[in-house]
Amino acid sequence: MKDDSESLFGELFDTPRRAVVPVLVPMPAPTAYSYAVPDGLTIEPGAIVQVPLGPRQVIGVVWDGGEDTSVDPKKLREITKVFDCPPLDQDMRTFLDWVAAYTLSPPGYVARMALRAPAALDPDPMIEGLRYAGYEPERLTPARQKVLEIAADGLSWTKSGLAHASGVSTSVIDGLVKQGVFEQVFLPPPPLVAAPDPDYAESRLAGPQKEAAEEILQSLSKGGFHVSLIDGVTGSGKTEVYFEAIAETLKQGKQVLILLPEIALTANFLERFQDRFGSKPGEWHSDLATRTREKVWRQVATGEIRVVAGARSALFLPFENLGLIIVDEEHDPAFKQEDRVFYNARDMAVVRARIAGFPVVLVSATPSVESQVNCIAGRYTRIHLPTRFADAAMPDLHLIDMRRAPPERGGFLSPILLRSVGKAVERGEQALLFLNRRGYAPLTLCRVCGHRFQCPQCSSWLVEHRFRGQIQCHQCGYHEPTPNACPECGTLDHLVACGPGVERIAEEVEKHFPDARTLVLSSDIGGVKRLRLELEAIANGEADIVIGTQLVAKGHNFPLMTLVGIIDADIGLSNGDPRAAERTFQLLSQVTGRAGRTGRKSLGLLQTFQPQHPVMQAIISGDAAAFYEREILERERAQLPPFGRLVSIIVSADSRAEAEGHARGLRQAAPHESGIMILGPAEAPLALIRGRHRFRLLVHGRRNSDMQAFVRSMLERGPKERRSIQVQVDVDPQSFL
DNA sequence: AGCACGCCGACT
DNA sequence: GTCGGCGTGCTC
Repeated sequence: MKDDSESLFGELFDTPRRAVVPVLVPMPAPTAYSYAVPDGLTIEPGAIVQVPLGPRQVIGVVWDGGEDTSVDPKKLREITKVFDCPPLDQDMRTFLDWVAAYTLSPPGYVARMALRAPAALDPDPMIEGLRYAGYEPERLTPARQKVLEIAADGLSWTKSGLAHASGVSTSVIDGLVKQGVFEQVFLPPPPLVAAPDPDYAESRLAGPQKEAAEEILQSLSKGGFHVSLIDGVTGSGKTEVYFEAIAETLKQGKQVLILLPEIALTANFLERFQDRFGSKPGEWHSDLATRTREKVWRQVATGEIRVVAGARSALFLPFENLGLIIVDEEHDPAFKQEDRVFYNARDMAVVRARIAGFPVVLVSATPSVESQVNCIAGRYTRIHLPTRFADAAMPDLHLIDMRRAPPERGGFLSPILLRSVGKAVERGEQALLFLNRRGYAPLTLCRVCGHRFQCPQCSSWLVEHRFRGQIQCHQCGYHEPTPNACPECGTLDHLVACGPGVERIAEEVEKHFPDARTLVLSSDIGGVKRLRLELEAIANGEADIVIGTQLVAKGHNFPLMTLVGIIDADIGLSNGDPRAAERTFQLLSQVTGRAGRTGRKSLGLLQTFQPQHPVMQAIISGDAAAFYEREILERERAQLPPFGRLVSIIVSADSRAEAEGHARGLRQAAPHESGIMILGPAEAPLALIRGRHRFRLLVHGRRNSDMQAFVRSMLERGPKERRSIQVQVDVDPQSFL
């Protein structure tokens, strides 16, 4: 610490210049800020520091590069402190720089993602322990005798632990400490999770699984960067295969990261891991308790935690010696972050591995189109698992053409589907009816004047939720109690619900099967706890007919389910999203995969108005390869990813017309061949900013450098204009290697 | 991102 | 007379 007179002295006279280092601070500045290094301190790049920034103290990280001479030396402030934790290594810094450049995000924001556990930056306080020092006490009482017997092993004990084990009070120990019989030692805090044992359980792979595992192990043994894609249907043993890759990496003494979509980070997954490795992996996700989060961060940094299973943000943990990343459910859109720094953790995982020179394994039953393309192009190695484990057969899948087998008036379930549900229930088996639409009805209108209930904030339809007695906007969260009079013409009781949601399907099911036990699973009914209980009840056979939204598609297995009915398989095929077909294919594959894991004969029925649609044909034929091939050609024709690069810019605007004006401006500003397509507000993942809508403009071009230059020019407009346009960049990466 | 400063409308 | 809304600008 310098006192005032000394710094005054420093300004008046020409003292040796202080060392200055660049520091990334959690702020959207385009470059690092410069800070003075306090006298007598040496600071290396990667060091995590606390620095003054305006009126507050923030956490930053010392970056690479020389001194920035453009900054006025009088403005320089000193680093407040250096945290006692491992610095971010060169690979990590290269990675963070790369991500910032690629996603066009301020580097300080990207760095902040790696520093998400502030209090973890100082080491956990040591635990005080006692160790037998080898002396006899002056007077050996029976109580002291007992303590010495226990402590004679020379291991360290906590005071209370030793007292408890010896069956004496702590004051006995105090007496012994006073006499110097015990010496005080400081122990590091116990690890959060035990080290996984690669040989804990014998791998019990056979057939194609064994071959796949061997193929992966072979590429692992070659060392260096390499990407594999394990592609196999639900139940084909993908997890068991990549567990072998994890075991091998652990044997090499390196750490492993398993990335999972948040929703798949279940107790079930952790238990499977434990069955194989004898202990659970470290967990990392958004609702980790602060304290736990800090411990995990630190123990990952020091290398104590060997395996982390985490959501996308785990990719930015500062591993001490990372040697493998697994990305399970590789296709899942949850890997894409769409605020602040826009990134896809799957792609950035590949980048991190390339920089540090280790392998990545992508895993999915329904790989993303871009990963398929990367396999075809030879950048990734595809490992295909064609069959299910053991005797679990795939369900028999059929389309129900709704034009030929329409439901009865006022209903939504085809007689064919109803008959099958009836049979399943009679046999004492379970049926799952899937409809990806929450609530009772997606649209309500007045039969008298035709008024449609619309969200006053964002103009999408208000969805009726009978269970809650509300009409809700699924876009911005607006809701009001369900009215019984039309706000337009005032007529009472002439409001009519249009179209089905899961609640309405439940109503129809209960009418047809009054004696069956029916259960609705929807994300808006009850919390996580209730959901977990309900899933357990279903697994125990406590329901006959389950009606669910998207959340039944993920992760959970229903061993008694022998019938899956999909109510409106066409939902999502025509919403303007360039990934509509891909997403629908993935969703339908997942849902139909919920059936038929028991070895019993099982059935999947898909109600559709477009039985000839390529997605429907691909689902029933099981010919995923043909579907992907077609999808790739379609995108090539539209110049969409994976062949071009897609950047979407979110603009705030009062109306679609204003958004179109911005789009015209962009089109003129774009110096290269590009297309601009407006999605929104109904389609964009929007939130309302002060009464303005957010529109997403999809801009696509073939050349990475053009896109980057274009987006930079957008971002470099003056602060005034930037505020009115509110540009946010969303990079959907393709040729990122 | 935070945070302060500064400028105009409704209130103890 | 002040409190507090948010528009604007700055942080090494």
